[in-house]
Amino acid sequence: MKLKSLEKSKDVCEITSINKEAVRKAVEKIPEDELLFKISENFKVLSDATRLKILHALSSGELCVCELAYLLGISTSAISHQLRVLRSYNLVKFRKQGKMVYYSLADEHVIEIIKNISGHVVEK
Amino acid sequence: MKLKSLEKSKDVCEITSINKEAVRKAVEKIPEDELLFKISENFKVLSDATRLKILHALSSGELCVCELAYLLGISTSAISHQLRVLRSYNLVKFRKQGKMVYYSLADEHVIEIIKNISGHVVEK
DNA sequence: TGAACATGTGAACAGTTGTTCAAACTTTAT
DNA sequence: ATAAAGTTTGAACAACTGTTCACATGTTCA
Repeated sequence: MKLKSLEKSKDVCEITSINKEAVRKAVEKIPEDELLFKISENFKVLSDATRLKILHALSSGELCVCELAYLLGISTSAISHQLRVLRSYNLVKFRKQGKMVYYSLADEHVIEIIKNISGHVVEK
Repeated sequence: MKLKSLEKSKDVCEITSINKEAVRKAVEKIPEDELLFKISENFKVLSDATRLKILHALSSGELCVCELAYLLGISTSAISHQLRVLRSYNLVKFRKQGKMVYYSLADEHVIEIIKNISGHVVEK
């Protein structure tokens, strides 16, 4: 069965079924675009398995790029790219010692967040 | 300056700079692949601005697809696709009433996680 | 100084993701 | 039965993401 194309199906919907008061309350709960964008970006950073592995590994103490590459079985280039991302979102910090660069967690907070999601996954 | 191609630069690295004990401790901290994959998937779901808006909106109480589309200024089709994703990760639940479908948060836990990240973003 | 090591970076490629569009249900009212 | 409203779905397309490859940079040590 075909559906006739409606010029403005949304307007019809607005008139009939929208609970204005509920919508007003809901709108209040939504953060402003800039904050929302930053939140989504931070979750995006945490949504990659390689980066999660790096963060977990660093939760045991600082490690150099070389060690991370070795223990994760990934090229140093790939690790470096990911560390760059983690750095730009203030999730890791680093210190140089000669030609080695040691990375560590910027903040224990992050591991807490990961544990929280982990809880949600498990309890499901 | 060109760099001669090395057959196994990683092996060289292993021998010279890897702190075996540090690596052993780090490996222990990394969750098994299956859990890690699930965690990353859940973060991925939370890394989209539209889905975050939906979750925040629902934190004020249940809303139908039509209301969500109206208050977010997005097509009902787009909302429906996103709700399907949120459903499949147990982030929202729904109840049908006639032709309307009302969605609500599956679990207050999720909003807590979002607030946590929000804290990290702001404090930076 | 130059060779080797540790790390960083840009370009390119394949794979993934979100939106749109058209069409299908499903339920309600006439 | 028919039509309209609310919601869902599949296909297609553009945009984005992670990895790889080749190369560049910086540091140490002989």
